[in-house]
Amino acid sequence: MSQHSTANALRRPRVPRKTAARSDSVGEPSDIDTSFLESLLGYNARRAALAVIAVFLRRMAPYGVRPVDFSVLSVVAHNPGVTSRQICSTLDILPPNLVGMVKSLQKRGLVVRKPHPNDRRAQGLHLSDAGQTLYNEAQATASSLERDVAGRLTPDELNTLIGLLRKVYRT
Amino acid sequence: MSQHSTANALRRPRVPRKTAARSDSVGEPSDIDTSFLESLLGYNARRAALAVIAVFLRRMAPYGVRPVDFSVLSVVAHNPGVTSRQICSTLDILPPNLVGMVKSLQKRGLVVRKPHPNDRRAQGLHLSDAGQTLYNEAQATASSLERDVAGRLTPDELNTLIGLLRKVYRT
DNA sequence: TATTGTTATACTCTATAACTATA
DNA sequence: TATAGTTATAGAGTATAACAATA
Repeated sequence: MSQHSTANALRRPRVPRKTAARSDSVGEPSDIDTSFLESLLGYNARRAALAVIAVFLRRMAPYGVRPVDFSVLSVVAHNPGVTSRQICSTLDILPPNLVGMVKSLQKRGLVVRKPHPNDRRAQGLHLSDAGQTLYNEAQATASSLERDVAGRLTPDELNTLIGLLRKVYRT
Repeated sequence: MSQHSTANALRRPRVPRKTAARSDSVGEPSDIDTSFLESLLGYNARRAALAVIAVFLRRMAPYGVRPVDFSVLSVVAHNPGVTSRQICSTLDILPPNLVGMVKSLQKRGLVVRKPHPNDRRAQGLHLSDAGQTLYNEAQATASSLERDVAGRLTPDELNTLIGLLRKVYRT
């Protein structure tokens, strides 16, 4: 298992590293032509996603949650009793890859499991008090982070952008 | 080295797998509340990027190029003689991770290296005739792919979306 | 001394197969 | 027979350190 284990809910699992390979040299103002790539939705969506995630990693480091951890906590917070299987299909996570995450959140005392009322195979996930406290702060941070990330975007533009992105990936 | 090696420029390096963990069960129309996550730019940008990349992988499989391979080929195509170092800083790829890609493209006969005119440490990258032919087709596929991906988006909406995404990640 | 390209390697992320216990 | 959760593991993606050749 590559996940760390600690009882301290505020300890972060790993240091967020520098996001990517920035130029080591001083000059080189990048007179490289990337106009075709910049005309593609996929290229721009990926670059934008990575840029937002980089900010997310820095701002969420104090809470010790990566983007995927936050997504899981958010689903649990807003859907108490949700099962692992439901989280997987909602967030497009493969079941074997969720096991370690839930285990880690459990060890940190953020998440608790309760027997499922109807199905003895399943277990409902809930936030502990500590988990709820941490999630409340993390969610507030995530909200305020939006303004930083969308720096040169007006609120209207941000709404437009999110609406268009949803149109792309939603069936 | 985990990269494959083949002399056939049209052979694909690997099969594009199913994109993610869809529900195996029949029902479960996902009445899970994800409204907060869906209010976040990062979440939507990542989901959209993954959706586009999934289509890209399928459509580009005949050419044997992943998104990163296509990006490298595109930069070389539009900037003949570009160095590895320039590609790295342009595409945010770490130098050690580019080595294998260039090696692979070279083995497939798509890319050739020529001595740099001014700097004997560096080597300029160029497309071979086969590389140019393959890239022309791949670029045309990438362009036509845009319409598929942005299915329910009007051309104006697509332009708006790309413009807003650029605002997010561009310094 | 700094940079280009490189090797080796470690860590993280994503994916598949196969198992158990329940349904 | 099918599903929930799990284990083990393979493969791909991303990161750092350190080196030789050249600037």
